[in-house]
Amino acid sequence: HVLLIRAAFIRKNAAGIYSMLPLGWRTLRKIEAIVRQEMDAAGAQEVRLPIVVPAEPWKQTGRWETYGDLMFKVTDRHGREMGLGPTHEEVVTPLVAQEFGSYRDLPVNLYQIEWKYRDEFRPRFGLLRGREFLMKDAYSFDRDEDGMRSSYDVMMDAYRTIHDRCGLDYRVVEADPGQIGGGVNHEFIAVADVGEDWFLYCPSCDYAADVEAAAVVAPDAGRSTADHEPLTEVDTPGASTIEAVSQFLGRPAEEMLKTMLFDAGGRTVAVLIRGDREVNVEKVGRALWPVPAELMDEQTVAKRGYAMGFVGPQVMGEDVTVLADHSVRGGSNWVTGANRVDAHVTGANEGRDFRIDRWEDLSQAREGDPCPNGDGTLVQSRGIVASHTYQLGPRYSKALGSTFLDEDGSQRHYEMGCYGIGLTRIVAAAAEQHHDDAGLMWPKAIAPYEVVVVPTNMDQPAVVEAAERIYEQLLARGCEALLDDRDDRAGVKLNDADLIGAPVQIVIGKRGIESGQADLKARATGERSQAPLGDAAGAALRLLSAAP
RNA sequence: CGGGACGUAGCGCAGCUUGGUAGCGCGCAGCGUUCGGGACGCUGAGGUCGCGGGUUCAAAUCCCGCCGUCCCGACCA
Repeated sequence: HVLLIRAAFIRKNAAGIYSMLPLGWRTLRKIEAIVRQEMDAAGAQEVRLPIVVPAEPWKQTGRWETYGDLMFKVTDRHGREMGLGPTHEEVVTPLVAQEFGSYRDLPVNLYQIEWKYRDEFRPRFGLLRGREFLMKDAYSFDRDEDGMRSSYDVMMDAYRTIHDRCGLDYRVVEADPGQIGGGVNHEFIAVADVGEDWFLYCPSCDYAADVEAAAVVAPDAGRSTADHEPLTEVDTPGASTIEAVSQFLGRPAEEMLKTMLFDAGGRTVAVLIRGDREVNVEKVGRALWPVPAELMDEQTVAKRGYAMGFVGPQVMGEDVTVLADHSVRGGSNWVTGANRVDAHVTGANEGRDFRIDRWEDLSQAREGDPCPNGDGTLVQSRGIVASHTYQLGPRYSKALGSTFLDEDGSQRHYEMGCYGIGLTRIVAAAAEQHHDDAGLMWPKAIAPYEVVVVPTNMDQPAVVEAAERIYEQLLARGCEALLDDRDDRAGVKLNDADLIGAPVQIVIGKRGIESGQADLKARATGERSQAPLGDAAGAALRLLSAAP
């Protein structure tokens, strides 16, 4: 981000809102061209949907509320509510229903490359999380689930090609569907230490998943014993956290049973998990779907008659649903809350002291967990989510009442998929992955210029003429070249060439004119070479084709 | 939304404690020297001190309000 500003690719206008300067715009346009080519090749058709959209369809799908303040909302002069599009399921679905009303028209895949607006509560790191960002969004419409899955696979292939062509080091991970909803979905995460998203991957197979979505299979079975101790209450003054109780009683966190209370549409849900584990609230939400689940705050806990920090499962009546994470399986003689402030119990046992209604995977995955696919051990890494694909099914077509006429004369809801690529994020991710202390090192496919020609002695006509000649030769051969004809001294221009990061530099100076040689440098490797002035353009192009 | 900090020239900052004629570096313009890895000298231009109100003979400085920006947090019983 710092380099993108220093190298004059972008300038900030407001929090999370940026102007694209000539260099940044060129890079963005090149990414756009790659995306457009691959989408077209995959059979998608480009459209342009409005940015300013009426509120009604958003209210129909419920997202006017669930998106909440994340959506920029405006009111027009007639008092009509509008929004700035953060994504376009609500716009494209009714449009498709209008235009493609027959099963004979399907499948259809429409995409656009357009600016998106999300009023992020905390914009960060420049282009990484902006409030205005360029996104390619595609929407597939199929007759049935098989069709949707095959449209999805076509998009996944196109996405791999796009991310490869942009020179990103990335992983395809199973992800959490978040606000958009739906089932199967994948993120394309560019590996980067500054990334906001953590993911886990298996070194011995191709499993990779977002930390929020990663499955946790049978995390260490716990310690089972047939020898059930009596249920005994002990005072634990002030010890309301697992850590504090563990310390107070001198028992490891693995022997604690953590009980968390959720509200699911008015009903109390108790979630049990082993003390050394964290609950993944997204998983709880999925387990209780479609009832919306929310972690109770302290007031709600108190209102329902429990003591925050000292909750145990012993007193849960029939009106409470008790979910248990697999980490609780096989455990016995638990230490858990006594349902009284400043007290816990020891020797709590399933069956005798409490019941469990359902077993679920509710645990937050972490490094060191076993791979769900085999015998590997998961490793954690972080990155930037460049793209996200979803199999939506009929979720939006149902909410919006969008149907087509099937062969048998019935009205059916479209099986949808949606596919997003953050183009501005790809700029940020590529800059993050390809730079050194001196500046940026763009992969040639998305570099603002492929070759920079630097005459170092602007007071020498022979130098300037040679540089211009080589520059013209490059242009004539279809190369995107930049001539640095500023009157600045050599050091400034060479450093700037490094900073903006074109893959190949040609340096022409007084000494070179005398010896008939041009100096070339490959930015990524730093490798320098020489070529006769007459062949400098050709040599640069050969260097370029060898560059990453 | 909660906590913290900041807002003075295009950029980065000092000055504010203890009120009294607006300062530094970089950049910019002119002249000269220098010039193949961020040169140097001299001269010069450039500021409603975020906005509004208050205290005072006098406010960048003290007080109140607002706006903007950045950082941390916003799920762990």
